[in-house]
Amino acid sequence: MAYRRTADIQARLDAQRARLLAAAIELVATSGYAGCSVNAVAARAGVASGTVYNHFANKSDLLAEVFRTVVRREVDAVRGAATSSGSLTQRTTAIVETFAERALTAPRLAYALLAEPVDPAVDGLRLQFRAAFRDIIADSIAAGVRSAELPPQNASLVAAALVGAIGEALIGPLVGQPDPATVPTLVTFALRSLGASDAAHA
Amino acid sequence: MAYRRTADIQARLDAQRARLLAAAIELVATSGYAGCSVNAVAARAGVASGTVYNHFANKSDLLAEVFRTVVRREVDAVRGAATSSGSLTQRTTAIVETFAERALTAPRLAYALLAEPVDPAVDGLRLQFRAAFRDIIADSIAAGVRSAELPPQNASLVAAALVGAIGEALIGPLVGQPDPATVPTLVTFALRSLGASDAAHA
DNA sequence: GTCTATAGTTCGATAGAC
DNA sequence: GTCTATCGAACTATAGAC
Repeated sequence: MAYRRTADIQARLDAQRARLLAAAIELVATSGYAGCSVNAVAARAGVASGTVYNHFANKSDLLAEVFRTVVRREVDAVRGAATSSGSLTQRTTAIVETFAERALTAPRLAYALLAEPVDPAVDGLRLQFRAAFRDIIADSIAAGVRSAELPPQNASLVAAALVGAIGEALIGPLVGQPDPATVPTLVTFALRSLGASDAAHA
Repeated sequence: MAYRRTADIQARLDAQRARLLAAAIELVATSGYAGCSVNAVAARAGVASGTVYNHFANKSDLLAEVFRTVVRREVDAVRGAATSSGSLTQRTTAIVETFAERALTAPRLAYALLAEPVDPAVDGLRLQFRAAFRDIIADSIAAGVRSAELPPQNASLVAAALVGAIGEALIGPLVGQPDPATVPTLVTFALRSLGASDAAHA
């Protein structure tokens, strides 16, 4: 064979793919999916539009990769908060604060992840990533039930409710001017909803 | 003018449009958006597929009309529950039960409304209809705060959280085998989350 | 209803790597 | 010399304006 994909070439290809992905993420974070045209991504990454198709099958595939990449960060951050040591109240507070503060710090991007209408192929990923958050929170709730910090409850169902609650509540603040008390309100909401004994004083 | 749209003709057109809409709703309720192809809708309504485009600009437009029609029923039902007389606890219980029981009675349709990936044009309607539910619930919460049944809180933000919570929590039960305690669990969740004084005993 | 603009995708030509 | 990544213009489809 006359041409073989050497390690050097592969590294260059990988780097280019990463540049395209980073460019797409920046565009979504700035102006949502509407600003993330194939041409704009290519231009920002410094390549021709056709080159995008050497790395991604089509635009949906590119957007899906953007989505997965960004969501993975968020899931990891929330997992870190959920597995920190401390009481159920401390863990829950950390989870909600982590999720909400990160979203409010990058509101345009968070809106794209949580709610912005998008290609069904990408929309389907929302279901998966919400399930990931749910499972993390369900573990924390189950631990709280075992330690009697919480009354018995269906941890998975309640965790799904919490994920939906935080996500939906943030949509308004993400698109408009957020009430400065948004995060504390959500923490209180979460603690109360679980039946944590000290929720009323939060 | 050689052709005038008489009242008779108009009535026939309206009836045909209604039949198409009903057919589309039945198909979505049975097999989701995937089963709601233009051909299937036309066949079920007993017309040629081209006729569909006499009444709807395109498939997105048809689906949007399906969505609006079905959601309007649900919003009306929840509004009825929210404006019934009674305590904050009774109202909240009625709201959650109405929403959840109706969803669990027609699970495939509810899943299509709440979560199924779909054309962005239709997806955008989800934002609108969740805002409608939010406003209804926010009114109920605000009344509860005024009557001191609830502690002071941002009614709109908390209402959005509740809408998200119930919607997201239902997705699992809608696609799988629901825990029989799903609805009571969600009622308890809702009452606790608002800080209702008797939530712990629910 | 037609026309125009825009955006996703394709494809032949080119240049550079093996 | 052969192969492949890249380019960028052309194609196609769709949406919005007049």
